[in-house]
Amino acid sequence: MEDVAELAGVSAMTVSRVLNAPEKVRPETRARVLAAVRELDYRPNSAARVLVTGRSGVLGVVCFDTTLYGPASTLFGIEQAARDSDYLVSIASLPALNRTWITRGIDRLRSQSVDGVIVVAPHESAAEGLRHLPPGLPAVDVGGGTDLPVPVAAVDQYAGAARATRHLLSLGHRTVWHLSGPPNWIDASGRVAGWRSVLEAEGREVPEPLVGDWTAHSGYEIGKRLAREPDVTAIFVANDHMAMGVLRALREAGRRVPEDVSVVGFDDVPEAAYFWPPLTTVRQNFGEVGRQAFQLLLDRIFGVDGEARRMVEPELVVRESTGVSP
Amino acid sequence: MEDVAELAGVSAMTVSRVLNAPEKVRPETRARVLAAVRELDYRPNSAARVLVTGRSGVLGVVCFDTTLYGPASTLFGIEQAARDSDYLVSIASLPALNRTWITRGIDRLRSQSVDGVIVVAPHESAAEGLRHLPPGLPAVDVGGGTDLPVPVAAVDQYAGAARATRHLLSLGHRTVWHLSGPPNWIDASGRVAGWRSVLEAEGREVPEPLVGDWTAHSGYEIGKRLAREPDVTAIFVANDHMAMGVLRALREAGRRVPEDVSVVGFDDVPEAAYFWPPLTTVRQNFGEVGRQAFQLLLDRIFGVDGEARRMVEPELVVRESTGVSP
DNA sequence: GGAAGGCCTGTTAGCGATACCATGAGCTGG
DNA sequence: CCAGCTCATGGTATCGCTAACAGGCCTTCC
Repeated sequence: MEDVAELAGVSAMTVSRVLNAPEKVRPETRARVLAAVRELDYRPNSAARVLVTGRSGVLGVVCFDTTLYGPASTLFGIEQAARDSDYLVSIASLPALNRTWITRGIDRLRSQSVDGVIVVAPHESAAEGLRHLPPGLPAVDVGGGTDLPVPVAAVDQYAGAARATRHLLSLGHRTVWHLSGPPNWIDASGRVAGWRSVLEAEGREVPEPLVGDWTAHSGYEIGKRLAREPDVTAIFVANDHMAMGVLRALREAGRRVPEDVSVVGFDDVPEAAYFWPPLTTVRQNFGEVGRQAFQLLLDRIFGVDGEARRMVEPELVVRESTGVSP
Repeated sequence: MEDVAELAGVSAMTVSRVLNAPEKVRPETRARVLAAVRELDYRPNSAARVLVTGRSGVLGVVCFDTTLYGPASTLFGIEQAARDSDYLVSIASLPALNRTWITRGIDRLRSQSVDGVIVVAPHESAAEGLRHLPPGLPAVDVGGGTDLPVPVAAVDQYAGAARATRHLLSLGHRTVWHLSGPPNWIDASGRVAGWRSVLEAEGREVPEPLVGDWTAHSGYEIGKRLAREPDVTAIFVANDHMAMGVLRALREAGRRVPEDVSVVGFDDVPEAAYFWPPLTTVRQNFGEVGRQAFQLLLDRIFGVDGEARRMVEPELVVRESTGVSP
């Protein structure tokens, strides 16, 4: 920086100002400084800046498994929004979902002076971790449960599940079975609740939900059990991958979809339209959730007390697994 | 830090030593310092440390679309390896794959004083970007092409494609058609080359490869064309998602898999075993690639001149799409 | 018994930037 | 014509840490 200052015939202070508050420098001087900056390919040292300002321009994301479609897409949305605002994203993935690891992940990020943290771990343990947040650290939760001490951005799982369930009932089914995600996952319980509420409101029988682990494998195994029950004519599956396993199990058991059984998934992964049959599902705009989470965090960082909860509406996408289309 | 030193009755220098080179401090003193650290919940300021040491403990990953299964899994592998070595990972995703954006992504990371950079952009433009790397910045490429000026970790696409092709020929097919990924993608061209080499070595006709864009949609559209050709009895598809589209197109055209047409994919996404029929495919261990890339980077950071290329062997996974299993 | 050497700890300086206050030039208005 | 203001710039201290050297004490060995 000293060199740039010398080359431009000004002081280091002026160089700093050109870079941080250009309007406070005479245009002519500014131009000279910028020329020197380019000439020397000068790049400010962020560590020094952090040291004195306390701002790093980096935000941290704590997440569990970024190979899953949902988290990966959310992360991507966060990253895009961050890039547009000149923030950098550091990630801390967790080997397991519990309070200890979440706290450790946050600490790891904090030790790098991140300006804020977004927690993408839609799991009950995240709530515990967030309750014991270091004070003064701006944080936002994605997908989170109720009563969190931080702002939340999420897809309205409850509404999505309700929509899916109503759709199935509207096709004339007596009731709707549910294959849920693992307990303790916020998304999973939200979908169970939405599904149950519709059945209860309509006075239908509420079958005991079956529990999978989000994988196609678990969908297949549980699907085989469901396929044996002639009563089962409509299944709401908590994600598309499990739904894929269910579809295969039904087919192998000789039960036709949608003629004998209707199936609805959740997520709308890009491949869902190419399942066999194409899957009716609930589309979640993960990218939007990520962007909203970033906005919330930005508000917190700058001390704006905006809304504490941003809900993204899911959308029912009807395909052939719940009715024969042309 | 001053406070910790005072509480422990030592100088700041000793506190620093306890944290960075514990063996140079008498155990008794060390214990006193550590107690003080805990008592005050002291956390070293990484910015200050970076400023003086030049090491940040952060590595950067430049990537394109982290919602795709491959890049997401690789990133995950890198992150896990980094965590085990107490590194943090910052990501810079690119809005487009070309030299300008790659350079910009690297610059963005560099401005945060990352210790090194891993580029996960298996695209020709990455090569250009890597050739104009700022000198002195340790860098590693994932999946990269030939003649790169940096170490490379990758799955041996050529070998994988060759294996898939030989497998199809071994089933008695006259030749094998290929649905490739987008040109300019290194993975795509490696798979084309492996496929072509086997056909040529066996003296088979080499059909013009068809070009998709990795999506199930493109697989479906191109699959419809292939389904109309009675000649086509064996298809090697460059990834599993496109293969899914192909399977659906074949089925809709009344061509049975594997009785009429055999299909092989690439990747072995977790759902591949639940496609209809279950997909024979080439498993890539993305996580391992990520770990290897991290190791290579670590070597570069510490000036170890190890191997410049780490190849991970892919594995053919035979399922029903190329033969009826029980 | 005293010089040499090893171990542990402390002192000083500086990493590269910005916050804060000071300064001087130029303008305005009574 | 000068007080009093604004505007552009500069000087200095400081953020929290560690590299490099310095020094005190205790051992070791002739």
